[in-house]
Amino acid sequence: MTSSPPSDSEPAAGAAGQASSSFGLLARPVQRWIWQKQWRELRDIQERAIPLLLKEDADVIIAAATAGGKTEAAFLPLLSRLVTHKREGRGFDLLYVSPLKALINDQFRRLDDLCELLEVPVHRWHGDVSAVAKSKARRDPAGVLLITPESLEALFVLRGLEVPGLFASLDCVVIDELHAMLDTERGIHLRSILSRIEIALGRQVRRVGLSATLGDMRLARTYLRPASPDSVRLLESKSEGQELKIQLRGYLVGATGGGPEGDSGNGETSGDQAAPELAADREISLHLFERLRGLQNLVFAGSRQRVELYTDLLRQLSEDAKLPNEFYAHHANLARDHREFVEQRLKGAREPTTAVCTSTLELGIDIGEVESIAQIGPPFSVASMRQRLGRSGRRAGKAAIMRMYVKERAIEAESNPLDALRLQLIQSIAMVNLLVTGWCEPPNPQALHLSTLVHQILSVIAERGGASARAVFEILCRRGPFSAVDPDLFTEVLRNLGDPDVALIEQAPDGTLLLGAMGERLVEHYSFYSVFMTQEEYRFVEKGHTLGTLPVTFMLVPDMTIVFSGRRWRVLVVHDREKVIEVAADASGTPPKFGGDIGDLHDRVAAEMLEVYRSNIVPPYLDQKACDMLSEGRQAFLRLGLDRTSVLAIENERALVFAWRGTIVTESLALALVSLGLKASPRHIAIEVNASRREVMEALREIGNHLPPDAVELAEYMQNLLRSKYHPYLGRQLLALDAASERISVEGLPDLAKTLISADDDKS
DNA sequence: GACCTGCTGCGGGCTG
Repeated sequence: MTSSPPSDSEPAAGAAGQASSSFGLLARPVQRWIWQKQWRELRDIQERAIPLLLKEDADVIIAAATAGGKTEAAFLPLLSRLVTHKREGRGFDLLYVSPLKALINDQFRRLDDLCELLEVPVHRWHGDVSAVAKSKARRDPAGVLLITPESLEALFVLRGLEVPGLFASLDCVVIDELHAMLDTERGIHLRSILSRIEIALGRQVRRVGLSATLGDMRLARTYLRPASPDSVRLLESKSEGQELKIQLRGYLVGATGGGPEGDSGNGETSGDQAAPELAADREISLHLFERLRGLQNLVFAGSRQRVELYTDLLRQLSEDAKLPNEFYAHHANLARDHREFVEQRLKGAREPTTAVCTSTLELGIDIGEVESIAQIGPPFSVASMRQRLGRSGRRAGKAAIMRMYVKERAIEAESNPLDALRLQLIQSIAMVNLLVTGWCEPPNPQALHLSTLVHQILSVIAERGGASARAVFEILCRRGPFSAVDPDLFTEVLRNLGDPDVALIEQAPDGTLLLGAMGERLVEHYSFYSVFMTQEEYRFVEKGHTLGTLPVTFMLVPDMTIVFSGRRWRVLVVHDREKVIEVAADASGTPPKFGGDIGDLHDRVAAEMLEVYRSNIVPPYLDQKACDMLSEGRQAFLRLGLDRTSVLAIENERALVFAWRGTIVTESLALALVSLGLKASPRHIAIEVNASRREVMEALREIGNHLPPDAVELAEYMQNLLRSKYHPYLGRQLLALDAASERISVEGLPDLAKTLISADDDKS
């Protein structure tokens, strides 16, 4: 712990050097920097990464928790290499790609002083960086470039001819948050761009992926280097067997006399139907208020609307108790300055702060460590639950604390069986069971990603000012990430884009593909650089200050009252053309709806739910009400006969089919029933069918006795085939093919149908 | 009945 002043001649005398052979491998100025930082030792992951990155040339994945020292594990050896073996010529030496601008800013601050010491320039490049800084970096490319996938895309489209020169001396690409990119549209986009850089340079460039430790890492290897995943070296930080404290509390909606003291009479009015729900929300808020106050915490509320609702309830409780407010909303529609204010309060840890948030605070942004996590309703996935939990109890000897709050409806005579089954509670327990075993959802790499393919076709044509169909196929499909697209399918996509009504591309007399009139328009607008879909929004403004945004689908009229950014507002004016809403403070309000998609439940979670019903184990972390609900759910399971049958007759000549499978298989089975002429809609792990039990059994027998149905034909029955940004330019057949590849699973359907009817067949 | 992410060039007005 004692330290002598830094010295040019003896950098290795620092404490980190004493027990570490890896430290000795680093370049001397890098050692000096570590010494100046007074690090007492290198982290395990850094010890292991240094020799691997310095002495070998393999691609590497470095997996560790947020704030686990991954960035330094990559950059200390990579920069050491850079200062000792400087490549000849101009160009960026290291490329760091991050999906978040905030992360680029964080990394820039962390690398800045080290790189200054090494005399290596570092450049930030994203949408908030000035054009001056970018053109400076472009004129004299060298050192480290920190950039987003979209800004790289813009470089290809606007300066395609400069790309080979800009990256001529590139030694390595570092990809941050690799786990968040695996099978997403944005992940495929990035893979395509990295592959195009290598094609432009005519050589392979080493890749280093930084990832959270989540489940099976094999797919991460395939993502990082699709052509040779086995050659990718994996470094995982050893988990420390950290203690986990969980509590799960149950709340009944519509229970008579259940609330703390009924309506607390603070002037809020709400619809009659919402009143019982609000009583349960008040009870939950009161518990959060009592347990979380005075510390740093995160409350994951599940949706932006519920973030606003709970922040408002918690702020009221603070006001009623005459205490300063310490509960703040944090979600994607809130203005950046407000979000940064909340992040700073959490990180500073000087004033107690609880952020009521969505998955915005699940990502890599550094907010320090929090005391506890609260989760309202079941989380969307086990992977997400694990990431959230990782925000708490990071220091050695401290437990990670998670409080879960589950609401279920009071059961009445005509209750839907799905309410009686207590699905929310059972799902929460199933997810905790899986979390404890270390499992989490793997990515699904089956999708064709035709929307992103359309985007990249336009991008390659723009980059080269025209290209042959053969060259585009070679770049994107044979050598790029669209390897599941064969020449025939590729030709069909080109034919769709070249349709005169679509006009994205056209063909010159010599066969060269060029941008069509519509293609030109798309590529020229800056909105082209991202591949994911976004909705149009209004700006929410008070006295000239933007508080955030609201989707235009939310109907707004003057005098309406709204809860937003945790406070209450009245709408003054709506400017439809400018997409601006002016508001003033008000005493009442209700949270707005933001819209959104449905989440996908994995097969394994549904299977674990069935196990929870069949078991007698009562988890020790349930409170009394949750225990009662668990027992009610298990009783309903037996009363309905779900241990013996999978198809229930319910009122009005309808039936419920319990498939106990994840969203994709359940939806596929529902579509198979629809294709047989029935009206069927997925309901969580079940399917509701407008037909008698006998008709449903007959349909299942039909499915069970045949080969699997055609996935593309099933996709034709889907409600909405336009799910991605460039889907509107494709015809119905290609859309069905794309949907079939991503959201339909048919192979197991006959066996599943047989299983569902088998118990009943045994009896007859 | 869910969440999140990203973006360029240029012209107009103002300051030093």
